[in-house]
Amino acid sequence: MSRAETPRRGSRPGRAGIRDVAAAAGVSITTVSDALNGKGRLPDATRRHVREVAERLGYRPSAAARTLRTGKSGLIGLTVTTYGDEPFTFTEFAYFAEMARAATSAALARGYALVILPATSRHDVWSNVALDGTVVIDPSDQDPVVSELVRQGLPVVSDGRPAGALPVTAWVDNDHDAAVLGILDHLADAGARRIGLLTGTSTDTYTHLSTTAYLRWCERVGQDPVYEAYPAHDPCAGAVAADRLLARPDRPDAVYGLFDPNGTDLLAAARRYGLRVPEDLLLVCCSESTVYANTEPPVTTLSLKPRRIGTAVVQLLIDAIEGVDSDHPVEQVIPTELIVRTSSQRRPPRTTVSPPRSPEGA
Amino acid sequence: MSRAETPRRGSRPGRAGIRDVAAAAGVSITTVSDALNGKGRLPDATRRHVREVAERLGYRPSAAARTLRTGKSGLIGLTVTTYGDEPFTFTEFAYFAEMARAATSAALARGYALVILPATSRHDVWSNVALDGTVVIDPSDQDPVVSELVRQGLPVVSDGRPAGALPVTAWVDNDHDAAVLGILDHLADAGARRIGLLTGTSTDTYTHLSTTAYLRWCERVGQDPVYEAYPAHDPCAGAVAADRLLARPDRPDAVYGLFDPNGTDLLAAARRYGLRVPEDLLLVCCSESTVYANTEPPVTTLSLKPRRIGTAVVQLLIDAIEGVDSDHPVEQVIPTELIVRTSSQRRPPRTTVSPPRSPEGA
DNA sequence: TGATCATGCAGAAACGTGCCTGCCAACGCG
DNA sequence: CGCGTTGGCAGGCACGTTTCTGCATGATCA
Repeated sequence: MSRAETPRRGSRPGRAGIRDVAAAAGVSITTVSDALNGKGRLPDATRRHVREVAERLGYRPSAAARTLRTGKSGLIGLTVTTYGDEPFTFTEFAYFAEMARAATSAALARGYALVILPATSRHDVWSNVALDGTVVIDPSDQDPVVSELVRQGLPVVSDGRPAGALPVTAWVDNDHDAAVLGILDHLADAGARRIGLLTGTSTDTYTHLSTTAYLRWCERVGQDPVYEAYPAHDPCAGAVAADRLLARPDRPDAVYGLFDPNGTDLLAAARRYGLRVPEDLLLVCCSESTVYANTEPPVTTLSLKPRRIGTAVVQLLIDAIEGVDSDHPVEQVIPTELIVRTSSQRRPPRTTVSPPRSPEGA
Repeated sequence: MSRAETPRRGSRPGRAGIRDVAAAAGVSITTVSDALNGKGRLPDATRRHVREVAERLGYRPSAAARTLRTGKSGLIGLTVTTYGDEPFTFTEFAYFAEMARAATSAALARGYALVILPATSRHDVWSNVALDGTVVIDPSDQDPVVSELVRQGLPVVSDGRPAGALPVTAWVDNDHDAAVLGILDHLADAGARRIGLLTGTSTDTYTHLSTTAYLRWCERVGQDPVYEAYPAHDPCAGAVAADRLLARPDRPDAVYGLFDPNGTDLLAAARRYGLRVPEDLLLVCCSESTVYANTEPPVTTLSLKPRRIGTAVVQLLIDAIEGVDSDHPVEQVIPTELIVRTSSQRRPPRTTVSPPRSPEGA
């Protein structure tokens, strides 16, 4: 009874709790909670009064307490693959940045926030953050993090179709097979006789699917495969591999590069060997960067539409979190977009004067 | 008494609580907590036993409960400026990506995780996540988010020196003034007679400091300022502004561009006007992108060292969170680095054959 | 007029930890 | 033998919410 008016012994001066609001407003804790959360049955007068008092005291509900009580934190993990001690690799740079940007937007629009977490992390970081679900980018075959998450009953949505029997809740991916075939046909239409590939040595599904699609296409049209593979996480190795590809005796007259920097690397290598693009060498690379609109010459790129992927992944995840019987399928395939520029057209409309920058993207 | 063996009525099957561990190990909750956290005075046998049981049950402590109890969440906010409804702008792309990458690494190394939050957000997202502190990028003059955070007693460290009397805990920044003066001197040394500036219309400190440094330099050497300003968040406006700058009657013979895409934009504009780089036009731009090593010609860039900034910001913030009487100053100035390439050298070593890619960065 | 019911609110039990307090046994020592 | 001391553990409160339950009060109705 004597404690009724004591000003909360342990309370820091800066933070007002729900009790302080209740006391100041002359109501109970329940009433404050109901008034602020729009629940219960209260007359508008009480609701307004409580809101005013809360505002005056600068009351902010404790996220930790709310999370503990409700079981929902409003946090979504974004798992990025790591090479060495740095999170996310160089080659996925623009892709990842765009994808993360879209995912952040989509999450915020639905009241969630994104937490960046590395795939290969010590347990203490993972267990220190309360997640409602997780987005994983390109999970490996038997990803232990994914297994652990689903064991805890958390929904997991992956960017990139899961390899093996990885039990993800849903996934989003491009149709890499169709994309590669489309590019190879495009180059063949432009007059390519021997198409080379610049690919990676890692075992992720993107690299794997793209490479096998290339090999199948070669077999179908009866061309000997001409490709160089390099560790895609090493920025310098790409330049070396591009050089090697153009130094081969069976030099290709067209090249598709799977990774973002391949375009500039191949352009530089072509200059070293005196090859004109597109006259002597047709060029396409997979990139989200806008610099290829202004290179000399502009380079045809394949966009994987990372913004659409980031948005879709987050929507699927939040649907799963909130138990929405999603009308989206649990497997979503996002179409790619081939942005055709001078580097892959034998007869470009104009060779010296490039047209004013076009407003691409969406 | 009869409840002693009941398997926790409300417990979901997938999650074991500390009570379950205590019951399975035949000890009390306190003993489990102490054993797992290395506190209290327990014989090693008990400690090992508890750890084994916890491992067997797959016990993961509830982050929410721990946060509520300890008052520390292990989460750091990363506030990004927003233009429109998308977080972080195009122009800061590579800079932000690098900086965020380094910040993520530094935070994880000390057991913290990063939460991406937009500066202009509805309150509900901010109050739904328990933060131990926040990193803000380029806060505006009277940033309401920063004020609110410091009012709650949370440490705030800013990337970019705070404008006005913004009460941040610490800040990290480059010496933009010295950087701009260094570039202008570098261009003048290379033979530039009239140096132009491509700048922005926004009021952040980076744009402001750089522009005033340019104007002061012009006044000192007696050159009329020649500059174009454009809204830096619009990727197309940069190309237009670059074109305008080279179309002026008092066309500059050297240009410094403050933003990342300015290099390619200026190269494209120079080609349109038949200007050779560096013979007719010297070029420098501020960028973290590696594409400028392989453009034709390679472009001299100013690096703001975002990785060092991201690391420093997080270190300062965590020091403040953990109450370390930091031996770092609360204001840290990171040196910039001018990466000199062909575009700013009148007599380049070789004009047609570019040297093999150098392993820059670090 | 007494029974029924909607309305407006308060009490109190969780949520799962961390940690302060305290009990019991064993031990050393004068 | 009595007493302080230390090791080994258990009880229980508190963190700040949400929410279930329930008690009044006035209005409605047979």
